[in-house]
Amino acid sequence: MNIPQTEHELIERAQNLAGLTLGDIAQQAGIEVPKNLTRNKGWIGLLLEHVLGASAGSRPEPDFPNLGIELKSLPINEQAKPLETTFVSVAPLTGLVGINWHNSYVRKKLAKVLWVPVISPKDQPITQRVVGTPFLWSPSAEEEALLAQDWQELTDMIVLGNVENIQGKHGQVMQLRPKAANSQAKTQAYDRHGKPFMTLPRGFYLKINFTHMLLHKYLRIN
DNA sequence: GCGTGATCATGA
DNA sequence: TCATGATCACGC
Repeated sequence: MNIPQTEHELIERAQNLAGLTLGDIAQQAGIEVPKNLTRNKGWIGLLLEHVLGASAGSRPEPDFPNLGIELKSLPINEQAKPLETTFVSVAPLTGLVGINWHNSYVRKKLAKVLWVPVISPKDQPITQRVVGTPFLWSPSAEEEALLAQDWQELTDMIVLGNVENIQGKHGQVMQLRPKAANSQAKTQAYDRHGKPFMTLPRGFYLKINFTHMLLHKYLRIN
């Protein structure tokens, strides 16, 4: 699919997916649907990227660079509750001098997001899952304050050399969790004495309560 | 290993 | 039951 030239074109394209099953969409795109996502965890996101015309690749930039828009698929149940946390970005564990919320990568990444809910009951075949109503979101002042607060708490811990003490329970709406091939993966960080050491790579994730709140706000449901 | 796309699966 | 910690695939 070609790249959408305007925000309107992208939204329109996304809205045209609403109500379609992933089977329909994949068939139109000539893409084979996996039986399950165990070995294809990012498949739905990649399918949506493809049909919406996101520029492919794993470069650290928005999915639609010309529009400054990030695409996120969001698995939900029939009551429109998110079923999973939402990965935002890898967390820098070094080079944090001079970084604050305002110039942070998380803020940039979440500045403008096209959310595409996918009704994804675990017991339902991938082909029969249905795309919900997509919506374009930018953080409100209140939402940004929540994100900023969590980002600051987590980043403070990293800077102070406490990254290994961070657990998923930290943060009200955003958390820091492993983001790696497996638990043996290593990346550099600093300990409490400022000495480098190797630790598990982490990523920022939006908690379910946050994305649930966004769904309520934009879809006026429940 | 890093960054993209995430969901799996088990312990509490 | 469900959130946390673990894991899967791919390009480079």
